[in-house]
Amino acid sequence: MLDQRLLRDNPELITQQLGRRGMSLDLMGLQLMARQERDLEEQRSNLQAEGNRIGKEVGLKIKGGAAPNSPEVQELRNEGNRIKHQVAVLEEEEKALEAKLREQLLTLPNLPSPEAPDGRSEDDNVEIKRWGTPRAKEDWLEEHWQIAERLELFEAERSVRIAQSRFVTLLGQGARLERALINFMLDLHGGKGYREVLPPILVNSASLTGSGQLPKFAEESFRCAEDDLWLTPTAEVPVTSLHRDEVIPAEQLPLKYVAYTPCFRREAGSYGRDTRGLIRLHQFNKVELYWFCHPEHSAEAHQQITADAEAVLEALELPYRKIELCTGDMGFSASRTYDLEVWLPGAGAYREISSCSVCGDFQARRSAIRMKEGKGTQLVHTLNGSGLAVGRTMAALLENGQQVDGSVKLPAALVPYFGSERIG
RNA sequence: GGAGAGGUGGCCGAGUGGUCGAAGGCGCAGCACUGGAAAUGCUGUAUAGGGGCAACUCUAUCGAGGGUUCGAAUCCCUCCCUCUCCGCCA
Repeated sequence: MLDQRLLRDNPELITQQLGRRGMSLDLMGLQLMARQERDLEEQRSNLQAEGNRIGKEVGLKIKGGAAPNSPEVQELRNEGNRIKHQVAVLEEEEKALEAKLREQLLTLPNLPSPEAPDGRSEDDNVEIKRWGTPRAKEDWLEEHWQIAERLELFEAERSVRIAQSRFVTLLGQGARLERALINFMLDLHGGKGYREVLPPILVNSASLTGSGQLPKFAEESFRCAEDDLWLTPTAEVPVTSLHRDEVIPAEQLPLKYVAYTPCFRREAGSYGRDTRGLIRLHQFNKVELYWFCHPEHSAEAHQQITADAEAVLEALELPYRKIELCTGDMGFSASRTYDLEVWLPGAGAYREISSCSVCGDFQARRSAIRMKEGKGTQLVHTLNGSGLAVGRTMAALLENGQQVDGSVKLPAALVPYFGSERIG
């Protein structure tokens, strides 16, 4: 959420910065609302101060011997009642205005960082670097779902029977590889100071609002009809809420978490895209990195969290490229984002496998996560990065490791986890 | 799901209508004492919003919301949560 003070004092800045995302906004109405709200608050609290003064005076008079129903006390009571009614009116107005304002503010995305490159769509994203040598295209190379079907690593058709399309059942060595990857990633990050966390994957509306998924993207998540609970679309949601409404001592920062969770997404509007295989599913596994950090250190933290995600790809010997998202392609809560795209030789393309964002104080304000340093508090900064999407990592391993004999060779780092250097 | 108990500041805990944002203790910070430390003493130590260059000041908050009252942590109503026992259960 954006700062209300910024809205009151400098809405032009917001309009201009959100313009970089391709939005054109007129915030004059909202600014007026925010100013009215503050005026109401001032009037109301002045009245309340007067009411408090009268209340004390009545108490003193009665204690001093005045009869509770004497004219002078009665007059004060009447005055007190008058004020009470005025306050009630103002308060109602103020609350309504505040709710309306908040509702509107919650739908505005984060301001992009000044560093983020301007652009309208993914075509304007900026490639930062490439790592590894992409395997050359050869005719016999298969796509990951072809390999997985041939080696019976997953079951697509029968998963429709269990759930519906875009669900997959991993079997045998496929299931084992998924598990090996999760453990490998958790261990790798755990060894670098990340604290492992296994959170609830049903989350309430407040949690989804706190990280930015609600109210605007309700149609992207699965909801449990009878409860105020949703299936989490990413571990970012429960981990943000792990510290919701908290004040964290500055010396404890940064707090670095690594969380493995299944993730659930409706993938509304992606009909027909990536319908085969492990790329786009309603349920997938992800190992997520998450930082709560001091606002002054978030820029370097962003470099670090991205490097930590890259380290997984490098350990798995998977060629990738790092791109920076332009303002038009960035997510709702992000102020700056690097995507990591892994090379899929079967498909002959780079595909997103990690997204590493710094959100500034955007989520912290929604979730009321502050830090205390000396006197007073300030909002922390939050960062998140996939480290990595597990299903897509499996797809990449299958395509990059496929051999002429039909088997798949796994990178050395994974052998202790998988128990074999080869599938098939 | 049924029955009971309870929710007060970072923690413990007092407070049943008035000057209570709240005794006392613990913890923490500063100062004094000390060669240094411990012990001791003094001082300070919640959050949010508004005003002020600042010192400071106003408002709200004792689980949440509503009500009674000139005045509510305290009385009334509703809800939420936690704990214990029973039931169910991996």
